[in-house]
Amino acid sequence: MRKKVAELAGVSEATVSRVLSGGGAVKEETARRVLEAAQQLNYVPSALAQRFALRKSGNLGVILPMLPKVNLFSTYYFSEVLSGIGMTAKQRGYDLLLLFREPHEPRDYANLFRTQKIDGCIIVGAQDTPSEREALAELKQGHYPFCLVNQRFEGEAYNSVDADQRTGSIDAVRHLVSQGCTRICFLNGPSEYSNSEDRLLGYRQALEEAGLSFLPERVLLGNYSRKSGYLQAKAVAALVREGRIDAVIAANDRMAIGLLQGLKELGIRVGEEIALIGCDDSDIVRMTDPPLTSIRVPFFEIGCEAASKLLDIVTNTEDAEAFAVKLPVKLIERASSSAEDAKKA
Amino acid sequence: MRKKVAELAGVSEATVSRVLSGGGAVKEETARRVLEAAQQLNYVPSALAQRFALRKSGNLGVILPMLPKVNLFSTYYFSEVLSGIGMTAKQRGYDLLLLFREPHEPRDYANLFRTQKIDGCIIVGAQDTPSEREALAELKQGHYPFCLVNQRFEGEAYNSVDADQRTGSIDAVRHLVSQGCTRICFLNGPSEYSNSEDRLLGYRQALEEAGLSFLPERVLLGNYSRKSGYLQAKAVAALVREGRIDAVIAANDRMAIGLLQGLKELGIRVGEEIALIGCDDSDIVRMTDPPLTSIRVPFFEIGCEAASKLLDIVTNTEDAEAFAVKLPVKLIERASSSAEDAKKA
DNA sequence: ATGAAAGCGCTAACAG
DNA sequence: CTGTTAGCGCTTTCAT
Repeated sequence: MRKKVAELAGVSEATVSRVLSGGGAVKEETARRVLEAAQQLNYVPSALAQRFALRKSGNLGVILPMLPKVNLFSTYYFSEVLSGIGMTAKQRGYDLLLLFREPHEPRDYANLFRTQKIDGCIIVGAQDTPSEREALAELKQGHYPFCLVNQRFEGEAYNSVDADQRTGSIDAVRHLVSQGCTRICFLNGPSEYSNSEDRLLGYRQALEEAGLSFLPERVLLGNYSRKSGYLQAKAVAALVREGRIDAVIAANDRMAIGLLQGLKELGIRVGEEIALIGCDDSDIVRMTDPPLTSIRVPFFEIGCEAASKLLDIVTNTEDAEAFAVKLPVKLIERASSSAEDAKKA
Repeated sequence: MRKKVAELAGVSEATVSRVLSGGGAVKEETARRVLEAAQQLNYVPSALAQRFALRKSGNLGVILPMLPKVNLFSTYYFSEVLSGIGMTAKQRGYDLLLLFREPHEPRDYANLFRTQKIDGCIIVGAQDTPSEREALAELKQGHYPFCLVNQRFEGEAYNSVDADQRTGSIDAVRHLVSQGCTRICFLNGPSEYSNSEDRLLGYRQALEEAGLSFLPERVLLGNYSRKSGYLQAKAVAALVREGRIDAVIAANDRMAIGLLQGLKELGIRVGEEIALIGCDDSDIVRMTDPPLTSIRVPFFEIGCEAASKLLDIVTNTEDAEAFAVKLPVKLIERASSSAEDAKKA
């Protein structure tokens, strides 16, 4: 095939290669003839062979947890991040290799590089567990380029792109305080996710700044699922009735929505008796009643940034800069956080 | 590397290859030595080189529309389908190559095969447009294995996996009729999607079976977005007030939810003055007020089935059976379709 | 059962 | 500028 193109154009196969992969210098006239011949014979070089010869897969790996039916992560989150990664990878000529990780499967990320399936990888939904740390350490040691998304590992300077969750919590608290709330509750997610800790940190800091005291009884725990939020409704309702809290910040929208439903069933009016703020500003917050105030996180941009920075490293070969990007978040006010009655109380 | 393994095991490189890729017959003792040597040297064969030698990419391509901010498709839909495909591909030793298609980019699917990036591909979110038909015809003509998901092309016998949307509509109508509804409205999506037509067909058929007449004024059109459902609220409200309809079936959940919100704003009580049924049973229908009756579509299973059947063809080389699978759907009853008042009226 | 050697389709020196 | 040639790391006849 390639040979026939060479013949038709009256050149050697090497020249065909040079023309079609933009490499070496070729006379314009020659290039034109080759291009024509290729067109005529409907020939395109095999990416597989090219990549083999170059010893580069041309693939950007994206590792994500297999989303089971009841997933802790929202489909919104993954769709946005993935779209951002995909768009960027495409622009830079990389293909996306999707790697689903079953929950309890060994995390042998390094093998993806050894087998030359990928040239770099982005890890989404990583957790701070021993096995994860081990897998990442192996990547680091092998000098395999990788990047974490929305996860930080204390004590390790891994490449990462994250949202400024801490400031998000601070904004949320300030907003509530400006609404007159003084007894703010925080419904957090599991500590395996650094975001959980970041959000809590922001919450505490903002309380302090506002001269409010931090009370352990005002910190609740869920697992980021809607159900876990729903299950906390009883506890929250009790606190509300006893006048011990006048607002809740949930660490993600799913829990906030579960909580909202639970409170509704218990006769507590969100947005009146109590203010509620979610986090992520996912597509569902506009569909609840009342609409949910939430912290918008630029997931799409996070994906773009992660892919972009990582591919810089993958391609630059040399001056590979490590990075730890933090993108700003933004509080989107809606009806759930007005808490008019609470203010008056 | 491979050479060192061969040395360490005291065999030739060919034997190393035979052992590590399970090919030819090797004495057990020899195999053990090779495996040990490989382990010791931390050697794994390069998938890139293997695939090149075998002239197979080992990749299953998944083509999906780039999800823009305001997407017609729900993230739920893609997540489920993709997870199903991913799980199945993984089980069968294939990697997933994700291919985002920008809306107005030329659809050169065949090139993915020519460049040997993929061995087969699944097309998600295809539309019945001339350019799409052209791209698919080229695939067909090149004997490139592919499979459509949730889309049918009239007059072409392409491999496909779909839900039985028609029966879904029939079930929905029957359910409404059993609730006492007799003036059922249908909010459909664009005709580029064969599912739209299928659902409408079922609607008409069920009306006929129930002895109800089909009225054009009872067929509304949206574009599957929440907004398009929202925008139809005024028209629907008017019909309700004039007593000309007592139920609405929306062709997907997003439109149903938009409609629900719009009706709520107009003071129409869904589940009382009018019954409402959505389609897809996506994760959001449990979060609305009232919860939405919806037609559950097994998206995950659709993904599994598509990947499984397609890979059968990709691997079998010979007795490649064409297929057109239709998976059953199931009506999930919730509060939005009780329409008690309408029944009495 | 194993080794030797050819070749997959392309890139990349190296000559000319 | 262009042709020649030697690999890239693996699979696979073909011998032995």
